[in-house]
Amino acid sequence: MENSFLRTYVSVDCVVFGFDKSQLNVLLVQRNTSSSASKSLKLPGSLIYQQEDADAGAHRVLHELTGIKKITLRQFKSFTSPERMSNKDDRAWLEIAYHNNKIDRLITIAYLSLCKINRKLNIVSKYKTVEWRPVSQLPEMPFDHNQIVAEALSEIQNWMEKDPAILFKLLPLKFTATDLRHLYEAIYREKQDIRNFHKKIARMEYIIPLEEKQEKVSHKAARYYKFDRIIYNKQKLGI
Amino acid sequence: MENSFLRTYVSVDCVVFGFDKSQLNVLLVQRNTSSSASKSLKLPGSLIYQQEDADAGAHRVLHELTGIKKITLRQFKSFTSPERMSNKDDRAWLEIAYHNNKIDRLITIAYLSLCKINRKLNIVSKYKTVEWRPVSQLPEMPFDHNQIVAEALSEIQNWMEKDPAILFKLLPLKFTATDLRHLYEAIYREKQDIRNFHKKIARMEYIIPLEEKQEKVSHKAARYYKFDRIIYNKQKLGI
DNA sequence: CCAAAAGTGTTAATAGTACACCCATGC
DNA sequence: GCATGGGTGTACTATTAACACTTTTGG
Repeated sequence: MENSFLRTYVSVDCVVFGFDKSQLNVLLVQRNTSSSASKSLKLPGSLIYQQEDADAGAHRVLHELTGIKKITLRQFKSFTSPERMSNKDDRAWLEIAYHNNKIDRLITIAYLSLCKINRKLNIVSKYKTVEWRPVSQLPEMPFDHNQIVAEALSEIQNWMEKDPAILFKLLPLKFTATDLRHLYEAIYREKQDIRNFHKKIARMEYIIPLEEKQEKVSHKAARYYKFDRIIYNKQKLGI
Repeated sequence: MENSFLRTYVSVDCVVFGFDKSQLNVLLVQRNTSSSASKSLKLPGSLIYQQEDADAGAHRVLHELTGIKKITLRQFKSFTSPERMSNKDDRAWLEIAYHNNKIDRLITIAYLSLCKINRKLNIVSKYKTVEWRPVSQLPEMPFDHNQIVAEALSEIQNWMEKDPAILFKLLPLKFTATDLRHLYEAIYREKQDIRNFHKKIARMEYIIPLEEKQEKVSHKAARYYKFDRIIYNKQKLGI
């Protein structure tokens, strides 16, 4: 083997989005560092096992965190720069975390996933905490995790165009038109006209208006809607 | 290091499309096998070097093949299944090609690229030949290269929606409306209405009709068009 | 004159965009 | 009764889709 060829470790890192009122949030974990220090929050991830592929690794990481077995996820990019582990603290943490003498190089395959934000999460033993952070107020994270989140934010738009149903992974079973609109606005980062948005919802036959309305709000009560996957799948096949 | 974590090699493989009359073609290389044997054609690729990232590796591979230094490319997916090197011949070839005793696992990062099909190509020393094959008549290839091409074919549609200018990387400097339409049809795998397509071209201000026409054709001579990148870039920024 | 491919226009349906006022509720 | 957010309609524009005949050229 020529020395100039790369021999390395491969990890998966997961950008899990949640949605709360009007903002996208990312699920971060606190790594166990001896140093009380900075950059203790990071994306959940793991080296991948010998016998699994990257998809399986990402499923494993997310299953541990959320308890969901068949969570929706999407591989979106590999991050391979030799510079991504240039930080000394990051390298030191890696060696401890993985009981390894030395890792020459680490590339990661980044995944995007979605989770209802008030879902109860497991605190996986290897992390101190698991917490949601709004995308507008992310801490400085180790490796290139900030860049990974930034690219995930643009990737989620592509995903939505391919499969609008993913929106409803971020909303409760019953949601108002305003909830849905705020989610659109968060993903596309631009205001939507309220009236036009109602028309758009009306055109989507898989968004079913319910009789149920908000209660105990100090203004006109908003109607609830639900997502109907059966109608959605029929339409998708129909095209 | 726990044994269950993956330690592996990382390669890049490039799906280079070319366009000829009415079909997409893929650039394949012939690997040097001692066995005269089957599956000698494969995607051009390489393990990546220690000091380069995957993008740089893909650029290197494509520069060697095409001579183009700043070739347009797009990372589109990683292929990581442990099964992808399950074939014994493939493993044997790897060990020879890379003077390596044993490769436990090999993942690859797949790239998409585009090249005018009549461009003169280098025969890189490590390959016997370099040749274009229509996507409809691909040979059985080693590893998961057939699957990689299949996914590249669907990815090129996404790319085009993001950046229609890539079409013109596949056409000569001067092309007819019919050339362009056939390219669309090859990428989207569906016929385009001729009249509607002319209207579409007319709306795109960066496709400039020329005075020049076909010569010596035994039917009405078609007008040539050219792509104007300056207008294209202006429009793209303008939105 | 004929074969072969180029080129051209209209209509209808749909989707997008811009825009301002009244409605229901709790306090 | 007032503050708060919910909900509605119209007119204009752009885009898409369906569809058939005439033109030019070489042989």
